[in-house]
Amino acid sequence: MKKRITIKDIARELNIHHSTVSRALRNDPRVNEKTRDLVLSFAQKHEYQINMNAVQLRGTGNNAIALIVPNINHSFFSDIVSKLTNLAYEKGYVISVFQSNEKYLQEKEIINTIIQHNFAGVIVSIAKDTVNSDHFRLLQKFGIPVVFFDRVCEDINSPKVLVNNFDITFSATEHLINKGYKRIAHITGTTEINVFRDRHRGYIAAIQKHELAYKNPIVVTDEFTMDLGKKIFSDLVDSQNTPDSIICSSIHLTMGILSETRKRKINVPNDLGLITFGNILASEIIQPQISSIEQPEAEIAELSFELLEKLITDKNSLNINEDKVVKSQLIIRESC
Amino acid sequence: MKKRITIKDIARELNIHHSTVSRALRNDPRVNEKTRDLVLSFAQKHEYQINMNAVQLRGTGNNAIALIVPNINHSFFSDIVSKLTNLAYEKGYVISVFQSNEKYLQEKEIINTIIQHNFAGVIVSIAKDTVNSDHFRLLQKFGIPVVFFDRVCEDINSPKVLVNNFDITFSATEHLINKGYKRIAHITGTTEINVFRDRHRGYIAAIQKHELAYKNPIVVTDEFTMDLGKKIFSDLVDSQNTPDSIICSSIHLTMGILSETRKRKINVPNDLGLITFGNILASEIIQPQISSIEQPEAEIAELSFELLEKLITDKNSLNINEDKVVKSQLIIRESC
DNA sequence: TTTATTTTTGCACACGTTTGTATTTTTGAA
DNA sequence: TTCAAAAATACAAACGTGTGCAAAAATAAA
Repeated sequence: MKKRITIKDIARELNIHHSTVSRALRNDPRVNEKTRDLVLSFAQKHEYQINMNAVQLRGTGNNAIALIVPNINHSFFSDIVSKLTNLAYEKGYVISVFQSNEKYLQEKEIINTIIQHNFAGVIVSIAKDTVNSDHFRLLQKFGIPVVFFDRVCEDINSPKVLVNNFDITFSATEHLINKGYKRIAHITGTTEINVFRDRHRGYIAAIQKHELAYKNPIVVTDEFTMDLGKKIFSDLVDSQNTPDSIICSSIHLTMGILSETRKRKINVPNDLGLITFGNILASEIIQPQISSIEQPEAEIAELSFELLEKLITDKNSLNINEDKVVKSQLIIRESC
Repeated sequence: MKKRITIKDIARELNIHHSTVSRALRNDPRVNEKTRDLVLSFAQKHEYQINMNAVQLRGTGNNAIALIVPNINHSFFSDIVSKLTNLAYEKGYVISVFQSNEKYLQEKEIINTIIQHNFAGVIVSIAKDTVNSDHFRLLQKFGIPVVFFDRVCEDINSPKVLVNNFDITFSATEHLINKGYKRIAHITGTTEINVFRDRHRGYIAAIQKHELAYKNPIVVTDEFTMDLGKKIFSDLVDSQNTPDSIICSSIHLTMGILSETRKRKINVPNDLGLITFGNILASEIIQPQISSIEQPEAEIAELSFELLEKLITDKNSLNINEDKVVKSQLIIRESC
């Protein structure tokens, strides 16, 4: 391993001052063309690479963005991580990805790490566990801008990119009602989180508008797994409160439900109507094809990045507070 | 936004030297208990956060790991990214994720960024595009250890975590043969990459062992999308060389194939046997259930991280060169 | 007390850049 | 030539930490 070459090394070899080398490398017009060429060719020949730690310590040019998501291996988030990584990279930023694993405590630790590493900004979708937003306020105290997407903290003055969960759930519920379903269940996450609360409200609003007598069961779960989907559905079927249709907040849960309908010979859509949130990779292949509410991942990623970049460059635009709402799409297939 | 507090600020307030503060914060035994407590409580009260840029510039304690994958939104990789992120975080490392988008050029740029940011180590699965490994050698020149997983550079002296692609494809092919399939096609990626080459060889080896007369079509594609899967399969069916079974290297391609079998009323497994690489989330639900070769993502992540950590801490163990081979699993379901 | 020993703290420099200012060199006009 | 203006370069300080070494303070031994 060879020692890393620095601008001082270059300066010494070329018998000039290192400040001149620094300027030459950044194409500062104040340095003579001949010396600049000299420096550049020398640098290239010796594989000079700037030390960003020094640059960032100096305070100039911080190009690191932190991205916090509850789970990376979840198609909604992995899509967004992927898109954001590309967007940021194109603009010269480096993205570090953190995973809260849905835990508030981990989220807090991550925030500390982010402050310590002097990230230029943060894009985050919060953990299900998170009710307190002091840690994000701490971030702001340190001058690090935050953009929230999808799952957001509501009691904080920071830009947010939201999905039209109320409206779309209202529409989805109404669609089921119009199709003749009368006993509509809703399986979703904790109402502490805006996403699930909004869906919940949209669902309730539609139910109330159509004055359905059925006492609709709402199942709140804090884990989204296939196995749990099976269990929840079994319990529903075995109860005296069996629904004739379900709006489900998670693909994984929906998979469990489907698997269970197969086992119990329950016909979808005749015995059970089904609408799920999320984009199923296999949606074309699963039969019946599942109606779903597709999330606009690309748009979310673009908007979030755009907002954050604005905050990073114009620190004074930090008072952006109008929430951006992007539209998800209800795609009716064969399951209802 | 308040100014960030530094050890010098603390020192000034407490009328001691900043070096003492530095030691106190890191529990150096050389500092008096009373002063340490004083420093610690002051630091906590004023929300002191260490500046890692300074630490890293100083040369001590670099805790940043870079992870390069071709695509994050690909369940195989997103699983590994997720697992690695957690593993690394537990051990006090920060993970930055980069996406080569299967492009050699982007991979090269990423390497430069990694050098410039002084990452402690790199874990990488290379782009389909990548044939040259000079950029990884450059990394090594700068003393940054690299661990390859799955898709690796073979002409470089660095630890690699591989999957038993030859064996498993051999088994899969033989399984199809034993089931009576005689016209087995293989759809896979470029043989420039070890993963696909090994699968290719395993497939050929099984074919040759059983002396199948059929001139088996091998389709090499450089993109793995559902649409392409449809097209490739259509072309195969419409050719005079129609296979009676397929081993496919990508879930997405397999989805396309399945979709096309539905449209053409081709019965799986009777008219077409099918085995795919990768873990299908919906495998329980899709009918027929698809036989698949499941990838040991967790094991890959753990092994890769373990190797890298060893390299980071014991720079002299850099001559580890024995490749680790982990086993994927052939799960026979209903599609063959 | 005095001296030796141990514990604790301070000093100064280093890490690799950037940048305002001062200094030198070059250029052009008188 | 001489002098002013412009161009090019050098100087020095700063960013926040960590560390070897010296100095000081506290403790123990004589």
